[in-house]
Amino acid sequence: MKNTLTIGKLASQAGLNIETIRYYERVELLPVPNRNGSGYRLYSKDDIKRLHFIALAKRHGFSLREIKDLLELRVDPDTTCSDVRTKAEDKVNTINEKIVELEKMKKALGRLIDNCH
Amino acid sequence: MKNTLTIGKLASQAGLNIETIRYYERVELLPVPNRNGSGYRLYSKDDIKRLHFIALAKRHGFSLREIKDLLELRVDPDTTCSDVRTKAEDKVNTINEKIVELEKMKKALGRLIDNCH
DNA sequence: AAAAACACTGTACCCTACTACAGGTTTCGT
DNA sequence: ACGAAACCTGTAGTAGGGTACAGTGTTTTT
Repeated sequence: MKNTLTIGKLASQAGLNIETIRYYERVELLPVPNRNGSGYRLYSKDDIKRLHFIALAKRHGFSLREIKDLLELRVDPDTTCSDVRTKAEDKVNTINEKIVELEKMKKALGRLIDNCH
Repeated sequence: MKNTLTIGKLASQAGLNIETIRYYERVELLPVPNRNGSGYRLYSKDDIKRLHFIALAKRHGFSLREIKDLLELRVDPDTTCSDVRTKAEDKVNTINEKIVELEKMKKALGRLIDNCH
């Protein structure tokens, strides 16, 4: 839990622009970070993981809004356990649908390859 | 191959805005359509399929630019058969990576569900 | 102790992917 | 035959997701 990373370190470890991180904070994808005595943001390893997750979800066409929802499954103290379960299962279904669709695309591309005698 | 659909019909069959279809034409995602005597665009069933494919790929985070590349695999007369094969196999690999990543997300969500005793 | 590197806030700009007119023509329904 | 509905071109505006300064303060390096 020790917050040791400055924004520049976090940015380079996550492969992102510094401005992007501040932007994610503005749109509440990242929690407001602690600050040191002179106002510098301080981040932890957890934030790196969070940014990796965001990148992962983005690559699959989730919008930042949806990613926010996914992330809030983990932390929102107002949701009961069964709420979490329901929502998570819902997301798993979405993901399963995506997988089915990707298999379809694969098949379409496969046909393309085969038609090339 | 008979082109019988007006833009409005095509739009409603593909679940898109008319303007979007004209936009796709401008950015060359759709081939320039035939016109009837008074300048109306005329489309075929193939165009519906094409639009469905575009929607599919979009849902998986492909940009219009990438989708254009995918579609050009099918038609570009300058590419040899082995070019097509290479490119298509490349795309299949991309898709396989996506599937692996989605499985990871599923696992992450699964852990979430399990942790909720 | 001074330069270079890094951080801060705030505002403005950029690209992608649409979406919405305005002003005019063609076709369809009754 | 005539009004509504669908089409045309061209231009402008919007939302989402960043990215780039400008002007200023704080560490780090030499």
